[in-house]
Amino acid sequence: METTINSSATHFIVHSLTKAIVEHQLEPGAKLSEQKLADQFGVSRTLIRQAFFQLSQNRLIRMEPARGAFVSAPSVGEAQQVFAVRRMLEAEMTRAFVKEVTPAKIKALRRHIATEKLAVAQDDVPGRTELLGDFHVRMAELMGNDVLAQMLGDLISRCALITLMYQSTSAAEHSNAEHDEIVKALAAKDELLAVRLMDDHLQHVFANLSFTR
Amino acid sequence: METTINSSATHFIVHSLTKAIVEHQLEPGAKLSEQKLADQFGVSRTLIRQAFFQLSQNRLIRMEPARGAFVSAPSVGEAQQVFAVRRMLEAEMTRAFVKEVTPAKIKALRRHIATEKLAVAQDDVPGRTELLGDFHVRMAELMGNDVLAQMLGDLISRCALITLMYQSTSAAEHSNAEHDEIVKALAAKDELLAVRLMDDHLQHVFANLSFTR
DNA sequence: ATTTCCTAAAGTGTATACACTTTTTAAGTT
DNA sequence: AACTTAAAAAGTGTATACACTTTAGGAAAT
Repeated sequence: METTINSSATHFIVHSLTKAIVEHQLEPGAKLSEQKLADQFGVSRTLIRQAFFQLSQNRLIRMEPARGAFVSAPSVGEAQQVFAVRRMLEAEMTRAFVKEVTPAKIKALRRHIATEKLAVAQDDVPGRTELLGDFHVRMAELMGNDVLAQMLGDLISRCALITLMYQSTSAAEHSNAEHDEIVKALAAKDELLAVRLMDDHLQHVFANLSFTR
Repeated sequence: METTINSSATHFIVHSLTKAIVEHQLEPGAKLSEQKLADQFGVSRTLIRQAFFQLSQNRLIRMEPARGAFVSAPSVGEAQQVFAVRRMLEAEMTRAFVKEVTPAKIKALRRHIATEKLAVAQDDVPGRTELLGDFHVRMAELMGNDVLAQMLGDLISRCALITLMYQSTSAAEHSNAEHDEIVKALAAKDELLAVRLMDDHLQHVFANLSFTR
């Protein structure tokens, strides 16, 4: 994926923190102390701050003036909005994918789904979360649209945070199976079915969240 | 629009630079000197750098290690991708808009279009560029989806840069008229027509670019 | 005149210093 | 014991300092 390399030290920190947040090693709402992280990464606060500014733009953290940075705790409303955008974007992405589907692309997706299945079977929670999200990014990448891939990547990071916050029961197997069905429809070039399955899939993921807290 | 306030000094700089880039006061490819900008804004390089990191994530500038920051000069391929994503996102946005259209929302859009018309008539180039882009963001805002609005805002900033880079003839009036038609279709709750008009509109804007350099 | 190499200037990358704000702690008051 | 208030501690916001890299300029060599 095309990436702007900002002096990779900062990039590395952004990546590490993103992973930590998305994998729930850092709880939503948790305070991120600049000095602590600086010590941990063995750098000065300067670089931590640069990372913070990037993460805050992704909405993975929020910065409160003079108070510090906190891991985002997306509200129910925000969760709805993020999923609404994903549904919009991915419905059309699926439509476009069907129009330029090739055996190689299908093969790549199937390979990915196999990896997912493995992670699900092994109960590798962080691994499967990442892989289940990556399926969608992989589709974008296979279409050769880096802009789409990056955008979707950001959205899916937010979704991962949301999912881990509001998850009631893990529907990982279900998601894996749905991915499989989607790919079948893609392979069959059945646009309407593929789009419907994708939309259903995203709605299922959303419906599986419990907002009752 | 919901916004994360990062110590508004930086925010102000980001905003100013975004405007300058989108309005073509800074040419694509131009080098952005940290010290010069620091002097200009009356702050230290620290804040300029923070702004740079944010802008580089928007892809409005790119940072080359040890060489500095440059105003992005999107390639033809990138331009295509950005427009492809817009078409995906906005097709579905239009579809969703129709489903929850109200007289108030139509009124707001019509008001916006009137403002556009004025800017077009007065040949206010930066103003009309901004307003023509804002029409799309306004739609997102009226749907109450801040996530969508922000995302679209970023995409449209990139589009503004692209448009100004590759613009052959200004089709501002044409765009204004198309916005008008779209709103008519929205008001009539004609989903299919509205979506088609939106898609056509975006294709027209794209087709109007000249990539022959 | 063109190329190569070297040095000086300019510019970026990171750390540190310091002012200012928020938070914490603790003493004093009711 | 609960509530204020005051001072100290911790933390953020910005500027500056310094190391290192790139760029620019010019002298020497071809």
